[in-house]
Amino acid sequence: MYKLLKQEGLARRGEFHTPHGVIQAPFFMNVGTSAAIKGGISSLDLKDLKCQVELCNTYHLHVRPGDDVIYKMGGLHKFMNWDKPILTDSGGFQVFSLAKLRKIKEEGVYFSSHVDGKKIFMGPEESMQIQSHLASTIAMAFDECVENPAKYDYAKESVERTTRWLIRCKAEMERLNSLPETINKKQMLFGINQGATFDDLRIKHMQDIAKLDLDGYAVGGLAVGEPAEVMYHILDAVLPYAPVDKPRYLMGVGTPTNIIEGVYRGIDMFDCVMPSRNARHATVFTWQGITHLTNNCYTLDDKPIDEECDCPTCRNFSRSYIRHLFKSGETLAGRLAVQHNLYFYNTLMEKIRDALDNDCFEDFRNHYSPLLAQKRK
RNA sequence: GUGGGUAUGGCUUAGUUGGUUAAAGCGUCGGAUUGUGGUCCCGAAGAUCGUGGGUUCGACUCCCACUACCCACC
Repeated sequence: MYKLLKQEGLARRGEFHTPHGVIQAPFFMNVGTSAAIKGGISSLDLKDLKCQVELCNTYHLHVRPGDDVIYKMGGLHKFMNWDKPILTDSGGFQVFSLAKLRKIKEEGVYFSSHVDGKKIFMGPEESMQIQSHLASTIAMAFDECVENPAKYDYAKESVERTTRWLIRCKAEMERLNSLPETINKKQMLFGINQGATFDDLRIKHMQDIAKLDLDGYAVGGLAVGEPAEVMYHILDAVLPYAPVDKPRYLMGVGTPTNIIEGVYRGIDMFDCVMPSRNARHATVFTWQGITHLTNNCYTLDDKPIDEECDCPTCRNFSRSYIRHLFKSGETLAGRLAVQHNLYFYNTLMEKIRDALDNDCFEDFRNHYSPLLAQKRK
C-alpha cells in the first residue's frame, strides 16, 4: 500500500507499506544481484548504510544456486539474513542483456545459461514461480527490454506481448500466493512499462497495465544508451498515466542527477549498479561531485572521501589510505568505497525526502542536480 | 686473471637476411561505467636502443674498444 504524504510539483513524498515493513519514499534499492552486494558487503553492513530495500535477481539466482535451493533454505530473507524488504528483478533484462542464444516466442524465451550454456526456458509463469520460491517482498513482471535504438514496429509488437505476459504473471502470482506451501503468500507484483522511446507506445502501454491494479508500476527499458533528455521526456509523457496511489519505479537508474530529476517528475523508487560498480572501479560520489580515488592528487591526502560524510569509511579512513589499497589491488579498497557510495546514495534519498518534507525540493534540485553531475574540483 | 654471455621507456622482454615515425605486457597518469557474467573497458605520457668509435646510402641489428652485470674455469 502506497501512502502519499506530501507533494511538491510532481515530486512525491510517501510511505510504501509492505509485509516486511514500511519504506520511506522516494528511496533507492541497493543492488545485490546474487544475494550479495558486490564488494564484500553483507546484510549486517547494509543496516549501517541506511539501506531500506535490497534488490536481488531472479535470473542469476535461478541459474545459481537454483531457486529450489533458496526455497529449501527458507527463502531469500532467511538465506541472506535480511529481514527488510527485498525486490527481485524478474530476469527479463538478463535474458536480453547477457544470454547468448535466445529465441523469443509467445510462451516465453528460450536461451542458454551464461554459466554453463545449459538450455533454459523462462516465461511469465516460470519467472513468477522462481520469484515465489525466492519469497521476495516484491516480484517484478517478466517483460521484454528492447534494445536502443528500437524500430517502431518491433517495439509495438514487443510491448503488446509484454502486456499479455503481464496478465499471465498476475494470474500465476495469485495462484502461487494461494498455495499452502508458498513462503510469502503476500508477495507483491509490479508491472513494467515498455515502449522504447515512442511516446504513443509508452502511454498506451501504461494505460493498459494501469487497469490491472498491480502493487506498483515500473518504467523499464530506459537508461539503455539513450540521452538523459530522452529519458526525462519519456517520464514526462508516461507518468501522468501511472496510478497515483501506487509506487512508481524507474528501473536501473541511475546517476545522482538522474535520480533527482526522476523524483522531480514523480518517481518513487530507483535501483542502479552504479554506486557499487563505480566504487569497485575507484570512482566515488561526494557532495562536491564525482572523483576518482586513484588520482595522483590523493597520494598524501589525509581527508576522508567526503568531509561531510558520516559513513563507516569516511569516519575511519583517509583518501591516501584508500588510494593505496586500490593501487595495491586489495579487496578492502572496493569494500570501503562501496560502503561509501551506497551510504551516499541512501543519504541522497534521505536528503530528498527531507527537502520534500520541508517544501524545499525545488531549491534542492536547483542546487544539487547540476553539482552532483560534475567532477569534484 | 682467462673464456663465454647479456646490455632496448620505471620493470620484464620483442625486434625477422642491416631499410622510413623502435613493439608488447606490467607499472605510471587520465577517462569511462545506468533492472551487475567480481580483478573489466578506453585513452595518454614515457626510450637520443650501456658508452665511444668504425663499416654502410642507411645500424637496435655488423666490426673494434671501453664500462656494468651474469655464468664457467684457473
